[in-house]
Amino acid sequence: MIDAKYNPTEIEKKWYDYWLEKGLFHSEPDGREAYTIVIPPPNVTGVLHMGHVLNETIQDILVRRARLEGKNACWVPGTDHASIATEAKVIKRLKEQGINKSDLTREEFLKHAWAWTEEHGGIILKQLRKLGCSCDWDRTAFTMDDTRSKAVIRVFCDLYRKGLIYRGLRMVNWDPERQTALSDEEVIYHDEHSKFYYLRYKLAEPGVVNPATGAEYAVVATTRPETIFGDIAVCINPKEEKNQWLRGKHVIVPGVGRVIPIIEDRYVEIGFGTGCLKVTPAHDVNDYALGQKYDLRTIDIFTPDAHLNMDTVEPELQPNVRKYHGMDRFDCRKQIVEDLQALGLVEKIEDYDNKVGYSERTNVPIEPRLSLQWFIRMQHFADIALPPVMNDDIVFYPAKYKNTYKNWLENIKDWCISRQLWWGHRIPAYYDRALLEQTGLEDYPADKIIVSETAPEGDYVQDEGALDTWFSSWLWPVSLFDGIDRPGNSEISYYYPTADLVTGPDIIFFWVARMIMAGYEYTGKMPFRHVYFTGIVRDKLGRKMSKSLGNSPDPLDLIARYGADGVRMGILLSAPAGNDILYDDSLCEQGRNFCNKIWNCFRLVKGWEVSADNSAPLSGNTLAVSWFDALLDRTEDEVADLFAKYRLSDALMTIYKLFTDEFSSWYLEMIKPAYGQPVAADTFSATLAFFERMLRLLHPFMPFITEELWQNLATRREGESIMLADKDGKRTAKGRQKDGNESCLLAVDTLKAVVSGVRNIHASKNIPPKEVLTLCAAEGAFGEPAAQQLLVKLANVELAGEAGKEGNCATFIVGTTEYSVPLDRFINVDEELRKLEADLAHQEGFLRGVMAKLSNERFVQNAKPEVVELERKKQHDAEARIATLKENIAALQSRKA
RNA sequence: GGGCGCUUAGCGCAGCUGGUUUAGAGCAUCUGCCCUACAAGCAGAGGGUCGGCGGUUCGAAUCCGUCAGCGCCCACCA
Repeated sequence: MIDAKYNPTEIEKKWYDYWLEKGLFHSEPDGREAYTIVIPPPNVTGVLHMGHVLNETIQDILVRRARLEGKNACWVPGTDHASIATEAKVIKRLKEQGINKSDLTREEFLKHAWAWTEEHGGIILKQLRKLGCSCDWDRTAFTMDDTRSKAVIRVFCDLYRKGLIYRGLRMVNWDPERQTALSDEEVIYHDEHSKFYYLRYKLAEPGVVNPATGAEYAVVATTRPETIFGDIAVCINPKEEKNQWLRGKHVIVPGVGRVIPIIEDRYVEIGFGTGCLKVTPAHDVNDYALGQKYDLRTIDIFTPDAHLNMDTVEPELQPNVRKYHGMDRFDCRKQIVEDLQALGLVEKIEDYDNKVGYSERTNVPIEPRLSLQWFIRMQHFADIALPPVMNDDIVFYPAKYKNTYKNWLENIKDWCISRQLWWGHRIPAYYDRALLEQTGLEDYPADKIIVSETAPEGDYVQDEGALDTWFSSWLWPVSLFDGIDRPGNSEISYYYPTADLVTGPDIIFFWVARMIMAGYEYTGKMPFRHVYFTGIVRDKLGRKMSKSLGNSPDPLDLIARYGADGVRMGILLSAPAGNDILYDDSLCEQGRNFCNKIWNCFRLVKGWEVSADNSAPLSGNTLAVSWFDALLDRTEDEVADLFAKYRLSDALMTIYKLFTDEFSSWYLEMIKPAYGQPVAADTFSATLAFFERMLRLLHPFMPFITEELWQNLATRREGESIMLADKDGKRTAKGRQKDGNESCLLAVDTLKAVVSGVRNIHASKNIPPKEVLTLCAAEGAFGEPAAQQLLVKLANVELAGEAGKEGNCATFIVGTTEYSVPLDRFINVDEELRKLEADLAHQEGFLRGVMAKLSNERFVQNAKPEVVELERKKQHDAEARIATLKENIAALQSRKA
């Protein structure tokens, strides 16, 4: 006896092991059409969260669907070394052991990092198996494994040779926590309530006063008073009237004593603040630009960890500035404001809202910092990556992200790819040791740098920097098939371009755009044909899931509670592409319930005794079978169409409704044999075939339960699986008989409406379900004998002609046909009249709407003929129904009298 | 400051190349049922003048304009 409830845990393990053991996920190039997905590699030390569940479920659905369609499906898994995040974790662990990173050599540190990677790496890939992901595990890759590393270094050298990579001293986003440069994309801006400090810069020239106020100082407004140590000028707009008196003068940096010139530039916005802008070229991007323009020197006042460094500030000016040495930038801000206030050099302090950039990884405010870094010239890449997306060679779902993409590419800036980290691909640039000692890094001549895949002979020093993680990620679809090192090899030629990329819109610039660039640069082809952008998983209150809020459920726990299939359905149900999904456990519950439903359908069908003789099935069964066959045809087409549009939630919902409503509630009830009776063999085998087709439809979404039931539906050979294509191609061989389909679909639609009408009477009159009612209608209203048979069975009625209408009747109309159920005992005439009158009012209102159109000459003239025709039909139908209703009302009223 | 998107039943959504019986499913809600597949279920019901206003049209949830609210992306106003 099969359990009344579906127990997923054991079944999931059983089939996943089976799939692995039979090598069913493994792909090798062959004659079939390839279908490839490369996984967005999760952080090697990461753990599965709800975002992954959404993402990986979608990919698995696409891969399994392709596999069922007979394509050679290959889903390549792997992990990302996540240089900054992983390095941070390793440093943290070392610290707990009492070891400072600075005490280690690069080699020692890397040993620890690899140990950590071995220890925690790949946990997430194991977790994906619990979800049912059908990755080709034999192909598991890592962004720092040999093949991928080689590709990265080769690409770096190649781009350097092409002049697309250069080294330069630039203002970059500096993360003081991790002490590394970041790319622009790694900076996240937050609105902040901060302060605007108005500082007094005394005039160096004696006797010069502000003609308007008589003050002997200029007022400069800043949000960052701690940077005054680096002030090198004050800039005014030459057109600003009120600051004319400052032209050509000099001011004294408050508390510092440095005398700096007033310079003039149109960059300063007239009317904003005081019109006086302090210029600190070492610590602000705009100031740096001004510094370049006017050839100002730079004074870097911060150490790499953003503490004050007074060694660079001329000590002879104000010996007391030494007290700020070593102070944290924010502590210093407080202190300097206090000190300046004491000196009477603060005019006022205002509240001010501005934006502050934070490091994406460490969540520490970014410090703009002048430093020597490696960059990629991006204009070339923007030029090759924009057209294919704009003209839909690569299709984005949803398409709105094309705009975002375009906007970014049209305003592209060079990509800072070097990081002051050890965990990652070391930059393959070498400096002659002797020369380097002479010149220092900054002044080392560019033409003496050797960029090479292998270390040059002689006494050379390798660049200390590592590459941005995304510099390896952008090669992923190519490097996974070794397409950088061995272009045109049999694998890359077969699997590339990949079919679909599934990822979040948050990494459209980090990753998607750059993969398109690298793809075209290194293969001449797109890396993928379609990009499916998922939404962000939020909790049901719309908050982003996060550890600190504690609103992120553990997917493994959910799988234990609802089953992997249940969780997959739950996460997918409300996840249309690009929309955020508001996750709630109840969604998984619905998934679990659906599994249970399928399970019980199976129990029912498998529990039937099959008629031994070849007795003909009941005519009702024959109708049921041809109806459901037609419905299944139609649904399969619909689902195919939805897949083509990447509307996976809708596809699943369509199958869900087919299974619960049409199959369980209608079809099975139609053919269900009476208690203790066998089912006809023909009907039974047709039903098993339907079951199989539905399991196949559903398999991409719910792989485990469908495999389990498919295996039990018939005797299967060892190694067979539902996940493989149906080699016999039953469905296509059978062909579609659309003509016959329409008529039986219509017949059953009517049947269902009549059954519902009767059930409605049963329910609304509180008639016990077992009571058999009499259903009266005009001749022909009950359809063919087959339909009548089903009507009797499903509605629990006996059929009678018009003549059967006796006494008070409950009535309903289907189409234009009236059906009556004589119900003297149960009828409340007044109530019935009210109901009929309400219906009449509704129909008359409807008719008025129709007539308004039809009596409008311009409608009849301008509208398409078929539209007019339809309105005429509406008119006739409504008139017929109104006539029927009026008759019934009159009859009831006369009875009442 | 630019750009994009959203606003349809209690909730999250579909419909939007204008016309398909005066707006659709799912979940939730309400009513009645433990009828030997399933109470993680069955049957039935209620619920929206499609954000406001204006326009185009014979006809608008669907096209245009405008206002309001929400969200996302980009941007060097200190």
